[in-house]
Amino acid sequence: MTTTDTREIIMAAAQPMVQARGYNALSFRDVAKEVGVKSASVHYHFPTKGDLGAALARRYADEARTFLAAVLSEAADFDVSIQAYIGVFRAALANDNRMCLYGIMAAEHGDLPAQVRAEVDRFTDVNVEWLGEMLLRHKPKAKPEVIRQQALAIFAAIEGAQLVSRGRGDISVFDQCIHAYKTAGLFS
Amino acid sequence: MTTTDTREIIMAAAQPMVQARGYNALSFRDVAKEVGVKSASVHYHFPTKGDLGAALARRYADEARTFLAAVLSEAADFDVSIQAYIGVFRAALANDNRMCLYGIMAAEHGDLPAQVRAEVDRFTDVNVEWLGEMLLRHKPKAKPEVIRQQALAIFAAIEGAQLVSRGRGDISVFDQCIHAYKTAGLFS
DNA sequence: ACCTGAACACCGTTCAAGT
DNA sequence: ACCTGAACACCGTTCAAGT
Repeated sequence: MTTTDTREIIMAAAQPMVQARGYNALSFRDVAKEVGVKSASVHYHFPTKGDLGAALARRYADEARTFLAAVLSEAADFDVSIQAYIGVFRAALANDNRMCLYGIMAAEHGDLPAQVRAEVDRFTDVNVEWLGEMLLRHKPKAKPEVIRQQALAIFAAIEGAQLVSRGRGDISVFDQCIHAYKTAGLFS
Repeated sequence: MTTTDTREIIMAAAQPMVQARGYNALSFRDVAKEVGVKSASVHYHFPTKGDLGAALARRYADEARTFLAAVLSEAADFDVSIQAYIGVFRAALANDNRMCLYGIMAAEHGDLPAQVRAEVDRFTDVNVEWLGEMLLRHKPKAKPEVIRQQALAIFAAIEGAQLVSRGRGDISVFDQCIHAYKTAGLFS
């Protein structure tokens, strides 16, 4: 039995909208139209827009954690794992020039309800911790602060590549940035 | 005689609002309130929101070009120039966690009028060209494509550092990323 | 338990009317 | 030339009313 209650259908409709146009541009009436209910009905499941935004961000971070844990447990080598990681961000762009849900929400940070901000922070944590774990396996003798800083920098650099690539509407910009990061030695 | 016509006062009021909350969250009524006119009057100077957004982005790119040309003409060495460049992005964060006008607009790309998008692209060009020129002076024997790719990567990495730092509301995140970029050798 | 229509104060935009 | 009030269709949100 598949779980396809209205709540999930709403989230499934709303997430690509946010990744395409941002949290601010998300409209309860547009979501309702796609789901086939009235906007007041969306408010029954998600009382405020902040509730919907936070639910989307939370699920997004949870899914990222699950996916990354799987990559880690496969114990593939460092380069393969990093490549899988980068592939997730690339996939968003390949899907109609969409952006990582986190990236677009971080940009809108100043206009986000507090509950959404909290989930956005959680996504950063998930990513930086995973990258840190990967780096630690790669060079076990490195100092924890250095590892953490490099993990943060890798995350930021990839987000930036996605941002600029999206701004230009050209995915090859993303690829060029990643290649230059590698050449510079950011991933090693 | 200072030029302080209504058009410029409107832009001066609107720009920090966009850098704080994004283009989508910008409200003609809020701008009007701060300027001391009615929103219909803002429409007299900027017929549509796209006109105002494009004017802001255009001026922003022009000012960046002027500033960067000045840095270049001072013929300071590479490290000093890059440091000045990074300082501009840091200053936006230091100013109430605001974001580079370009960065926030690139994130909102999917919801931007075409005229605004065009100016956003221009900003990328200005930055990548300047960085390319700097890199070429730094290592004159490098191939043009490699230079251009590294310039693009530096721009993207700095935008990403700003994005993540803003998302966390902690400017030290920006500093840590920049430090890690330097350590990795992205700027050399 | 879930949905709806109607209302509220907001938004960008238009336009006839004022000075 | 510049500004305004009033109207339009949008928005998130609330709530009494339906099933």
